[in-house]
Amino acid sequence: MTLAAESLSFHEGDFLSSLNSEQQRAVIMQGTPLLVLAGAGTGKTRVLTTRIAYLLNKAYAGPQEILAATFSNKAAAEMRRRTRDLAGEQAEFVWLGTFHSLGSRILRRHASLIGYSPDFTILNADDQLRLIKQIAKENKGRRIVPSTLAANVINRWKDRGLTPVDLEFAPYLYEGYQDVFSLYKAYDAALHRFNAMDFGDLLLQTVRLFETTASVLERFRKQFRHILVDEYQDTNAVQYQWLKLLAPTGENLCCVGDDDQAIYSWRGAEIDNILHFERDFPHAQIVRLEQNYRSTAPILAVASSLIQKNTTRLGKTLWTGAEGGAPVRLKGHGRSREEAQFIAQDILRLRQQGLAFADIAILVRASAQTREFEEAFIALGLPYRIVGNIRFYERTEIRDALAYLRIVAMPHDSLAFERILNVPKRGLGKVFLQKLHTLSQEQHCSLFEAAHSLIKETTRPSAALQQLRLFLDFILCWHQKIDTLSSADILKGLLSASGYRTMLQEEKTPEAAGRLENLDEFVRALAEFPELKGFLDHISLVSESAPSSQADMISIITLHGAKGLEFEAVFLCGWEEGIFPHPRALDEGNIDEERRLAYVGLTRAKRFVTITFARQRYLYNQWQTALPSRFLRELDLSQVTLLGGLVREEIETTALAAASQFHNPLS
DNA sequence: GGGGGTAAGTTTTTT
DNA sequence: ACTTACCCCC
Repeated sequence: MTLAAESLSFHEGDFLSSLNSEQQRAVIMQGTPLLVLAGAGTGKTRVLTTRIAYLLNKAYAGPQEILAATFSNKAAAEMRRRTRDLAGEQAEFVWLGTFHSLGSRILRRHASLIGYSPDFTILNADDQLRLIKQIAKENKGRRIVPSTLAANVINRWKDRGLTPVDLEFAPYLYEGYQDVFSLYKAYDAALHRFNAMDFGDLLLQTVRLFETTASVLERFRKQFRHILVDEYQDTNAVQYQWLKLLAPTGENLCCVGDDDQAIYSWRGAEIDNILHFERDFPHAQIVRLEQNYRSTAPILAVASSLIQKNTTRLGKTLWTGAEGGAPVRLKGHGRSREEAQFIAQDILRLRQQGLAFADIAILVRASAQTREFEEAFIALGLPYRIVGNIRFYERTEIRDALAYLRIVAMPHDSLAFERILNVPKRGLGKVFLQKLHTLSQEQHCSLFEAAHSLIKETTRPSAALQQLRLFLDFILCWHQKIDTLSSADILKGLLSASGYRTMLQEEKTPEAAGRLENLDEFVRALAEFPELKGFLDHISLVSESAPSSQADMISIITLHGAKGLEFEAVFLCGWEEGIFPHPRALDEGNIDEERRLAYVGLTRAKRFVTITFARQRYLYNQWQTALPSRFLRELDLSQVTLLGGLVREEIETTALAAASQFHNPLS
């Protein structure tokens, strides 16, 4: 045995021996489609990263032959970091990223094969909505559909892999949405005209590429000897097609997920992907990770009792080797303000037990619920943060600044052009813009080119044209500087020279001051990316939250936002009919998904769970009488302490009343 | 082109 | 109640 082999096997034993036997199976098993059902807190990321390291160390695959897809950039970064810890530098070369970033990487290479040029721009949700609105305006005459609704419907079609051509041949698929369908066609044409792809396209067009170009597909099939997928329960139909094309038999496919944590059906995720894995990939093996390393036994018992009420699930039961643990607590309140005050006081108590604020989270169903907690916390001087509030890169001023950067880096980026043409005011308003649009459509060119030809054609320049000429000169002037100046300097210069900064300074409102601060923050952030194009590429696929301080603060967060996180103590509030389960979800027949949401919430806690509800809640414009959530009735109450005079009957009877009220046409 | 008034909606959110 | 978006009029 050589020295290298010896050290290799030592290393391998090292990182395998710290796994439990099921985790080891999930790491080692090969040659068969593999589904790892990883319950909450069972070491899912650990299995994924160890599996990659194992494949590399055993030389089953080179780094470039491994494809690992995640959902969020955060998850991808975490996985990259931990893989590097296990496997060293070679981890850098693994094709690891979000589905979207992997898609864009593939498309940048082969875009010309499907009628795009490789420097296509990527539209975020904001750009997309603007474009759709604008097209809706041009196509008016038909019944007006709210653009947000239209964008939503179009995105769902894209999630399902349906191009306008597909829909054309299957009219039943757009039944009731004729207007949106015609808008979709126009939108799709516009995307091609602008050489732009929206987020959905990054997946959809990759699938199109694979389907239309056998040689490319063949190449990638050969290259990716191992494919790993994180959060498989959240994949949509296109992502499934994508995987099925790359791994038709699934022999080299390892999907990790938890059907009990599927909470994103409303944005196109198909829980059936995970439920039908065995049917989709014959001879599949399923490994269940059920040993939980996060929560106490009572918390797991309560979570299990609830999720068992779901009928369509693959089924698994979390257990823990750890003994003891406080019971889950349940507390009812009169008015919702009391609920917030109780939680605030209870946090003070937890502090005395040695918990930090950062160990504590309030989990809400909808962000509207956060306000009363803010008030209660401010009153007591408790530090808190609202997680995932407004994202930094979605703020108006940041989007504007980005548009300036984009138009200077890529003058033909028409959406950036349009966004800032009249910001600050240059007397080039909507009428003028309409003219440019018409021209760009006629000549199949960008707005920038349209603006150029408009200037050339006109002999007697109006005031508007004068302004336009200045604007174009401005763009070209800065365009020439992008290779010589740092991106931070470019942004600084752009904001001053364009008059954007002056515009905000003259506003003299507290808001405008905040925006100026945000812009300064943005300039500082940009210093990390000396080269402008590199930054723009990075930013198009990332939506970072506002730079959050590391300070010790209580987290107030939605149940959706909490997925993947863990806290010592968790408060689950607003467990009332009308709040949770949410009525809209009930309308859509999604009670099971609401229940999974409750399950996600419960399993975030390591040691303490407190569930609360209020009998009176101020909602919209008035005090509303609320009944305890039907989910309370589904909990294993033997593991629950009822606080403050709350009796079992109240939960049982009112929850029953709630359920019957909902189905009773007389009430 | 811009400002003001009205109407409508108000779950969850990543890429 | 409150925000936000859109439309119309100045």
